[in-house]
Formats: sequence, C-alpha cells, structure tokens
Amino acid sequence: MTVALLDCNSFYASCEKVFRPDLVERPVVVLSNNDGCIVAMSREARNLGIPRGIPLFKARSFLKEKNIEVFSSNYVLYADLSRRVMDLLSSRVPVMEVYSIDEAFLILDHLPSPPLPLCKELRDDIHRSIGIPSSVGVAPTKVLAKIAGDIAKKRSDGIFALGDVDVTGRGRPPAFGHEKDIDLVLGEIPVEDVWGIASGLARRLQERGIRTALDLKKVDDAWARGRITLTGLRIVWELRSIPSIVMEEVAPPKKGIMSSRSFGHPVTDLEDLLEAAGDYTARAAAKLRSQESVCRLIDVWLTTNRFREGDRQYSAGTVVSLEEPTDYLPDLVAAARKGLKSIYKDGYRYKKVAVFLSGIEGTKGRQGDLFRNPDPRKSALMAAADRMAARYGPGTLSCTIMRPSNDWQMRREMLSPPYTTCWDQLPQARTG
DNA sequence: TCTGGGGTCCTAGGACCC
DNA sequence: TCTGGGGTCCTAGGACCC
Repeated sequence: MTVALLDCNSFYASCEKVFRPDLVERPVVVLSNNDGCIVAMSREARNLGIPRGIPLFKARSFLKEKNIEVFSSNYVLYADLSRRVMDLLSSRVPVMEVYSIDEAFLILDHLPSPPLPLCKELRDDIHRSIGIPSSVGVAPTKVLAKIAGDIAKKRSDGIFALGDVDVTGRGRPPAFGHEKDIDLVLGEIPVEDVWGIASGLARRLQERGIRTALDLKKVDDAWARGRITLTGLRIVWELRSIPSIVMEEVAPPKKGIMSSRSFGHPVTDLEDLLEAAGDYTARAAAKLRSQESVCRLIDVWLTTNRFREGDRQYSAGTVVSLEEPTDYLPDLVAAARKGLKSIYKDGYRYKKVAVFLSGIEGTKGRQGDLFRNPDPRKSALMAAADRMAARYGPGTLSCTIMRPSNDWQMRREMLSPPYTTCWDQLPQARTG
C-alpha cells in the first residue's frame, strides 16, 4: 500500500491570510471560541515562540509588542475552505479519508501518475486555486505517513517519502526505501511524536527504555497487547510497515453529538441558561438530522468557572431519556430544559452549559413503536426549519425565545468577514 | 476582566441472565 | 467446612486525536 497524508499548514491562520494578501509574511494567530486561548499560529508567529494554547490575556502584551495579527475563530470560513480542499483531492484520488478539517489520507496505488509527481501536483493546485499551503508525507502505512508528513513540513519542497514505496513509478525509490533507512529516520523520532502516543503513554514507555519510534517498533507483541492495548499494538505494526489502521472512506455516523460554549460573561440567571441550552440543542439537533439519525438520550450539564478560585464552584450534569427516539427540536428542547432545571442551583456564577445527544440510531429501518404513529407534521416542520437554516443561516427558526440582551453569547471581537459564504461579503478585486 | 470545543476507543466493574 | 462458570449489556472514567 502507498498512502499519503496531505496536511494543510497552519490551517486556520492560512485561511485568514487567503483574503488578506497584506498578511502574507506576517505573524498571525487565531483564537479559540470566546476569544479564550491561542489555538493556531502561522509559521511566523510560531517562530516568535508563542506557546500553543496560551490564554489570550496572558499573551496580549506580547502580541501587541510584536505587532502580531489576531483573529477570532471563523469556523464558517475554515469549513468552507476545507470543503474546497477535500473536493479537489477527491476529484483526483478516488480512495481517500477526510481525517480532520485540514488533513486527508490518500491511497495512491493503481493511479495513472506515480506518487511523488502526483503529490507535487496536488500541493501546487491547492495552493494556486484555493490559496492554502500544505505538506505531504508518503509511506506504506498511516502511522509512517504521519511521520513522513512531519518531516515534509520542515522541507522547502513540502514532500517526504518514507519506506518501501515506489514513489517515482520507475521501480525502486530513490531514498529511504530500505528497512535500514526507515530505521535511521525512526531512531530520530521521539516516541511521544508518534501518532497515538501522548504524554501519559509516552511516560510509561520511557520508563521501560522505549524512547524513540524505532524502540517502539521493536517491542514484543504480547507485551504491547497487555500494556498499551490493541490500539497501541496496531501502531507498532504500522511502524513495521504492516497496514493495521483501517481507512475510513465514508465517515461513520456520529455516536454522540455535543454542543457547548463558554459564555462571554458569567451567567447567574436560570432564564439565560435555558436560552443558551435551547440554542445549543438546536445546533446539535441540526447535526443529528443531517446524518439522518434520531437520539434516545440527552445529557445536559453546567459548570462555574474553575479558574476563578475566589468563586464558589459547582458543576453538575444529568441524563434525560426521551419517551421515544426523536430528532424533533421542540421535544429535545423540552427535555434539555427539564434536565437543566433539575440541576440548576441559585447563587452561582456559571461559565458554561453543554448539551450532548446520545443513544443515536439511524432513521431508516428503525423499529416503529407499536402504540404510536409518527406525526408527519413533525418531520415536515423540521425539514422546513433545515431548509430555512440552509438559506438564511443557522438559528433562523428557533423554538426558544431569544431575548435581545443575551449576554451569554460568546465573545468574537476580532472576527474576519464570511468572505466565501455571504454574497455581500465577497472580497472585491480592483483593476488599474 | 479574560483560560476551547468537539470527537473516538478501550478497560474495568457491576447488574443481570442461564 | 465446602459456595460455579460462563455470557451480555451498561456505565464511568481514562487516554488519545484535531
């Protein structure tokens, strides 16, 4: 197997630069929801030594001092550019897996063009037609392709092949094709940089002298099965060039759907919390319907701000069972409100409410309730709501009363315009 | 003043069944 | 005195990913 990992460089920051040519070589950072932390950085910003995940208020003076451009997250823009990248890839490579908003695995076997020229072409086309830079790692397995991708990011050509793959279409690969060459590379990779090995596992491995990807490749199978589970053993096999992690060409339906937000300001009033919970339920329910599912359970929880040590702390959650599996928003909102009322306590400064739909099953082929007939008006109403959302934006039709002064809304003080998804925000080109 | 929001998979342990 | 041996299903919690 020959698999490539194509990964967009500093994706959110690159998206912000697409319509701002004045920022090309400038440091750019993108914030999390609610303008809380720095979650993405352009290469220039990373080189200035800003740690990922640092709260904005701690970085503010540094950002100003270094004249760094700061953006609130604009997920509508990122999702739209991501879709364009994935569409371009799938038009050239029939077997692929969209792994995240900015990454895809591509199967390069049995294609007319050999892997390396094809990867170069894909990379150039994505840059030219969408404006997003990317890197590509090519290898016999997904885990090795991830490692190759990390190396590719540091190279000026943005491409790196690792392992016994016929990258040129002319027989043997030019370099790093033999087992000893792969091992030379793996010996330089710290074990915690391997995909699937995070700090906790890495610590346990290091205690046993397993410090590099090469050490991990050489562990005993039975030991790995017992100590790092089957998931870990699969990683070990993939390091040995044995494909063990399946390609998911079609995204499986979600088993749980979450919607939660931190508030722009602390919230004390139950009515505000109910309003927020209704809004989040609507977002989650729209996702549920878009994958043609219904849910049986709805979890609601709320919490105070754990970082404010002076505040009295409280957090609680509850699960509400629906009478029958449903995707009908008014029923879901009623259940969410009931759950929230049961856990709400007066006198706390709340920071966040979350809603989680679970017990999910497909709408098609579902066993009907013998004693109940589904009400056709309910599905017609939801279909109409979804059409209105598609046309006029999410939240156009709601079953929660939204008061104008809802100060639970998140902060987005440095938001870029929806350049690609809103007619009156299209960037204008000037001539002459 | 201000600290994100999604997801997945795995294991252990309890309840319950024959 | 001595108190089986499997299953399944569910939940909680941990670890990992972007």
